[in-house]
Amino acid sequence: MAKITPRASDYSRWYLDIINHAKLADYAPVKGCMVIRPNGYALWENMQRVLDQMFKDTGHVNAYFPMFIPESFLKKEAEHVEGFAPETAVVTHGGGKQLEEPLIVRPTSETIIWDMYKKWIQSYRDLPMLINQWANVVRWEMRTRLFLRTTEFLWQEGHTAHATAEEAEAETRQMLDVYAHFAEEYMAMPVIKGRKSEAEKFAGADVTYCIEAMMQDRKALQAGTSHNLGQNFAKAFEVRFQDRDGELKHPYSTSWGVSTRLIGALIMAHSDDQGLILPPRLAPTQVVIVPIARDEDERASVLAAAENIQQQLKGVGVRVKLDDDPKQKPGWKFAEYELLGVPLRLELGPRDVAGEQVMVARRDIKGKTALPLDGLAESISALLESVQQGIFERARDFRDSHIFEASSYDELKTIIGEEKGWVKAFWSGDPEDEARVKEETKATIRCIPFDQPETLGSCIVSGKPARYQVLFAKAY
RNA sequence: CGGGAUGUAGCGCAGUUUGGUAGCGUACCUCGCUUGGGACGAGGGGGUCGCUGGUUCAAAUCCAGUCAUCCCGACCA
Repeated sequence: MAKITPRASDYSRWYLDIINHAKLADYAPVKGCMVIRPNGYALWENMQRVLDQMFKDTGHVNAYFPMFIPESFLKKEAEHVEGFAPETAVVTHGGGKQLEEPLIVRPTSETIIWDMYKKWIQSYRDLPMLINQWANVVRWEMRTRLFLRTTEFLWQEGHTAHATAEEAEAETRQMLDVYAHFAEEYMAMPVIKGRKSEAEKFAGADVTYCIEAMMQDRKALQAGTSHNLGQNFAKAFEVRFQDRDGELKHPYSTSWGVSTRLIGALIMAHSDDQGLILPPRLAPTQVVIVPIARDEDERASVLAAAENIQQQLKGVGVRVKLDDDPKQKPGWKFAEYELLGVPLRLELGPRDVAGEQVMVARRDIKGKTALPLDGLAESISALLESVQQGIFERARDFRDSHIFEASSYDELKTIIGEEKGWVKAFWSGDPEDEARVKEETKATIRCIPFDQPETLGSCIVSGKPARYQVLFAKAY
């Protein structure tokens, strides 16, 4: 079995080796595109299932809009077209004939959805409109990386319309909270909630909120975004509703999304040189049972005990796999399931059966311990929670110990230059100061955290009075 | 899209300088023996050497073009 490139020696190769060895994805014949393999797709399905329920619990419904968008639609919102035009794929022919109007393959669906909202929204009684769609989108990127940035990717995009600015703002913040909750409680990935600077926000939005996570190479990854679009799209698509007071008004809108990029985030947040490490709440297989036997008699009794355990665990809702493949030896299976990131491995041999116990190995920490078969379902459930907590805390401690408060621009340059981590510092709010940091250090303002100190100092770049404390970092 | 590197069996690589008809490890198949951290022995199958064209009696090897991937930049979720 080929070895995974150590994370410390080449982070990029480590990341790609994990994807390759864990069979999460493969390169497609088309530049920048990937095939999400069953192991990767199972992860996505689990993410989808959890998020979809969260969306429904907050009142949203699913729909599906076409992937082809008339070129003219994109042009209706000035900033939006400016942001997306360079990275769109355009269909010019269909059925062997040139099309009268080229079709854009959606990079995002604001325009086609708002064209429909125009038909569906007439009265305040039609609001709020709370629609989500699960879809693929295409953005013609120059440089791609599996999961993190591919030409085509899968995501969900929520598009809502509201009667008031306050409602739209509340929705935008609510969905950011949903994403943060999902990232932390399910992906076990700590995130910082904040607002994007004008330079970093979504093209067409008034305000963009985001959650930012730190990867193990200390770079930042935007894991989810939620936009308050104001009345921009309503105006561009001439959508109006008659309010209670009889006045015609433009509704306020939001959009929010997370993508298969989250799979990349999950890999980079937790995994090690042995392979993937998956949080139990999202792991397609939470527990694997590896039976050990030397002859047929032993095998019969061990398998019977293993099946018993499997049934017990299934009974309490644990996703458990019994690997009774006689062609592979236990040692091989140990290594294999570590590579696949299965949170808990149970080793069951004749000695264990005799002693009414099972050996359990956690994926997140070294070592094995014996657990009595009596009450196993409860102890395994507790252990899964413990792994979930353990990897979250490890990621949080890692992040917290790699965020540095810098008080001088030189200090910022050193921290960023030596790739020590993120820099927390004061910023004037002036785009010129922000641009200078990006120009000179390659670091960008990842977000203006919601969490702001009581008092602000002076801008780390210009020395002007600061408006915010922000996070600077190199980003994916 | 610029600079650098790499494309040879599923995976990891050698062979390219100096052209002579392709090899190693691993994985795979068969049999035996094995099973508590990626066992061992014997036998076996698998590659139009990224692709296209050119030079040559002869090309993995030389030349041109092209595609893809990785790293570093510019652009982005």
